[in-house]
Amino acid sequence: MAPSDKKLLHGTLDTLILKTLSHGPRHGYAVARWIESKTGDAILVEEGSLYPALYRLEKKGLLKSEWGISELERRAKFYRLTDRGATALAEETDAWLRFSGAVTSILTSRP
Amino acid sequence: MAPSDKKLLHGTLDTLILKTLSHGPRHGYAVARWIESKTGDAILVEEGSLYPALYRLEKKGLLKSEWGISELERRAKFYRLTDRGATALAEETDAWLRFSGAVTSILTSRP
DNA sequence: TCCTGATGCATCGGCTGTCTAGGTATACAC
DNA sequence: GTGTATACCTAGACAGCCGATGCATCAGGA
Repeated sequence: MAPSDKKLLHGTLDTLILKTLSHGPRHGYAVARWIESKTGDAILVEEGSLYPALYRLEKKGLLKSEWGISELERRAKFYRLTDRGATALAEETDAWLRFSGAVTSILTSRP
Repeated sequence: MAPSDKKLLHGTLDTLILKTLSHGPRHGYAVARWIESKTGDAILVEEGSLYPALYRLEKKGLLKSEWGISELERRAKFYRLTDRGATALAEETDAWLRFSGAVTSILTSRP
């Protein structure tokens, strides 16, 4: 495998987080692990990307947070989707499908 | 349509340019118009993104440029893919398909 | 006992890519 | 002459991501 086999997020992290939380509230660390496991590590979620994204989304009113206790009895901040977050998720999913479809269609086209 | 219907490139511009040039040499302006027309304007290529990208790719040795005359008899800089550019295109296309597939699979999954 | 690794939060600096906005110049139609 | 399309380029700003680092707790192994 090439040494530059980066797992870039390309601006999709916010949408992926919203989608993850649409399955129910989770704490930040669990969100990252869930995304990675669901993609078979095709996507890596660095903590330096994750926490700013969560903060960003909460600031926009798409998430709400609450301190609680994780499954492993540790202090953790749980996030849940707001109504506005659900709306944003639908819109962004739609935009992603159109965009990625367009890119894939070009990249896989034969001369 | 939402007013914030941005056509973001999400880091795919370099790959799209390489792909465009794999069909044969073109000048910059034509590359942008080709991408836009192929996607039915789902993707917009701003000139402030285009020219820095072309410069970037040439600096990396993935493109070679040469001044010439466009179909409309105007001075234009023509770009062609180098061998390294073709290799990079193959790698980046592969990376894109894996990445976008992973994202799409998450976003379209049902709880 | 000490050390490592996993869990869980957070921030900082720097880089890269994109956009906005401007500029230059030529050709052609009106 | 004036506008429109073609064709190039750059500067400035900003957002998102990454790497590094820091804090704290707990389990398990050497």
